[in-house]
Amino acid sequence: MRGTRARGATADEAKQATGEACAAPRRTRRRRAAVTLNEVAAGAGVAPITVSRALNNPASVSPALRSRIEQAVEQLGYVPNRMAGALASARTRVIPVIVPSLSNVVFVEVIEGIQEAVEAQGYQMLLGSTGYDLGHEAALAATLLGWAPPGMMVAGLRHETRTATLLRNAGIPIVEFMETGRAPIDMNVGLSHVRAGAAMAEHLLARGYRRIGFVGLRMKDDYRARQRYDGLRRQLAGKAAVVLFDREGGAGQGGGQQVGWDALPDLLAITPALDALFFANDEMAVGALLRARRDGTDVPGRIAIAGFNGLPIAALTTPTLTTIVSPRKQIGREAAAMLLARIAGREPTTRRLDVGFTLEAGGST
Amino acid sequence: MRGTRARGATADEAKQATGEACAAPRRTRRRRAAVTLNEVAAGAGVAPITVSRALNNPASVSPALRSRIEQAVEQLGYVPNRMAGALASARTRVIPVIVPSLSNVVFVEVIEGIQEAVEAQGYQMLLGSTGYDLGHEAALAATLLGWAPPGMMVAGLRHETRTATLLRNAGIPIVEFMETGRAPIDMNVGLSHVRAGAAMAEHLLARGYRRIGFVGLRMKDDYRARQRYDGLRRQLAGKAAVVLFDREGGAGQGGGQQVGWDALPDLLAITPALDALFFANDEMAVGALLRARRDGTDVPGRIAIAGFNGLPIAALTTPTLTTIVSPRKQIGREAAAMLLARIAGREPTTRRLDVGFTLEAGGST
DNA sequence: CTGAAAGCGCTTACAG
DNA sequence: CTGAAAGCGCTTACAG
Repeated sequence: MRGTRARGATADEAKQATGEACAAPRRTRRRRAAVTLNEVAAGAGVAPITVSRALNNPASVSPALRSRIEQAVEQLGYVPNRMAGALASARTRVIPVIVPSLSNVVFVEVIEGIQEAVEAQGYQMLLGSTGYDLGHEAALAATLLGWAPPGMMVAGLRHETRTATLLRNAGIPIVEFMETGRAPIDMNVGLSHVRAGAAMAEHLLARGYRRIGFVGLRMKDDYRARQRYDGLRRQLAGKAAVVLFDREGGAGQGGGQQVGWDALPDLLAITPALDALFFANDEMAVGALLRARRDGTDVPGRIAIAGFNGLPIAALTTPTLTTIVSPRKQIGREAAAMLLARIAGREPTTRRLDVGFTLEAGGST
Repeated sequence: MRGTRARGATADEAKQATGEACAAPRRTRRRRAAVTLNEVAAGAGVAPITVSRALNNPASVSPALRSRIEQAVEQLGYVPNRMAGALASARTRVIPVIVPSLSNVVFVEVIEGIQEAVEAQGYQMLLGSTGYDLGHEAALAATLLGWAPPGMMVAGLRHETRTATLLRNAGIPIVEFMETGRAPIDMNVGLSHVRAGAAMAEHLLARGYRRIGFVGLRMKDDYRARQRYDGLRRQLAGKAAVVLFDREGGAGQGGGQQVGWDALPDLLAITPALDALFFANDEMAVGALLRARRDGTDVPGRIAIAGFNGLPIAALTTPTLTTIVSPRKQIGREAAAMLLARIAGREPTTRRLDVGFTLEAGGST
């Protein structure tokens, strides 16, 4: 019933929009912002559904109508209303991605991998950043689900219970990316940060270091750094002394460098017996390396320095920085591939992928 | 008419969803994905519109009903469908932001500034990256406008004609951020890259350099770097020799460092008379500085090195790097503030803001 | 290949 | 403070 009435009204409107004289008062509730599909249909002299088909599945419309419709679209400057389409079809081409921070290059690289893969399939990425706050993460997940996405990606395997419940009950494929370890909500791509820490322990032991410090930045928030520390500590148990330093400060892009710069002389003064420092990330390690360079501190003679992530700059310092390379862009691409497969109704090769890591031994250890 | 029918149907559905026995066959077209506002209304024993009010403007509903509704929302796990809300109200809380790249920390910092400001007002940022391709930018702008956003932000003042037309005709506030210079579509926040280049010219002249090279990376795409070069060249005219080097490669995060690292020995070998190099950004300059350190090249004795952006690492190298600091986070915040003011129907203090820059003279020149 | 009808899940505008 | 009606701009499901 409403269909009939509504169509009558919109047909009139379409005539107005396409320029036909019409003195009937407008019945719309508010200002008309944009050209609609009905107006295009009127312009092309076809039914709205035909315009819809011509746009979404051109092959299903005869060439003659198709070209008339394309012309009307062009002439009227029609831009489809995504909200209406999404509401009617119960489908969106938007994939939300939740990360803890954009200040950390690591997440940005994963995001780039995701974006490339997702855009190639005609999807759009909706980015949310939690600021390492799991409460904020929960709120963000709820809001983003309101966009009825076909799938969702979230960094990490640790969430508040309500977040996990919400995502599990959303009935869409979910990928948790960054680390492996515990059971995922649905799918998982990442690497074992515990094993990465253990690998660094083995490396430092092999090079003869026995009094080792781990330097973290706001470890309370960064549980992946805690996992690396755990791996280091367990692997060194009984073979070398380990001490944890948890530093503050250094917000924003490149902030970690300043923290490493400040930390080096502090730690050497307080615990002069240290012979090696494993920094939670390369930024901090590079900051320490630059500080050693300025102060004339011998690396690795006085103190060995290692980092984590495998940023390009690790290969450019003197000495080069020992680090663990994580395949970040690959994580993004694989995570997106898994999700897109499931969205398309296919089963991905695997639902849990460990992308591994590589220890690059440099001159700094 | 339709309203009556539809409401009859949905009332039945609501009863089913809330658990009342009902054998009538479902009339819906497809699977029911989520709890709807109608179901919450039925659960709380009120009209749907009252639920809508309780959610969007709690003060307009009596405390008694409000708490009954809140309880129903909680119990049913209701998540509002943003698409339906947006379609009905012709308003979205999503603000699209278009940048050329996420690999460049500079854009990421601007984005962070935007996100903070925008989230504080209850808006969500929808991020699009063009890969420095203005054709892609046009497509992205069109798609994003389909979400009927209340405003939009785009990096840069240069776009294809169709992009500018599309944005101008969208009837929403637009902020172009990053550089100042030409007339904006609507509002503009940034700094003059031409003047920044000229400022560096003055600095290098004052320090006695007379044979100066500008090193860019894919200058064809990076017109802001070209503006800095133009400013440098014009300011040096008649006072010093200038030469432009346009390098390739170095994609992705930190890629610029490798380019600077590779460039330094090349340039010194080919044009040994050079006495100063102004790199298009700090990443490249740091790469060159690290190369000089490894090769034992004296900076600034043999060659002076300067960068642009004012990244934190510029203060940590030995010697410290001369650079131009751009207030990136401020650009993001100011741009967002302007846009939000206009969205709220207020007039911002100004529609065109030059945030300026600061030249930090370091030991590298 | 084309179309008339119905509906997606909300909010606006009008009443009371 | 609360509600019945109508509509936002599309797509699905059913016909022909």
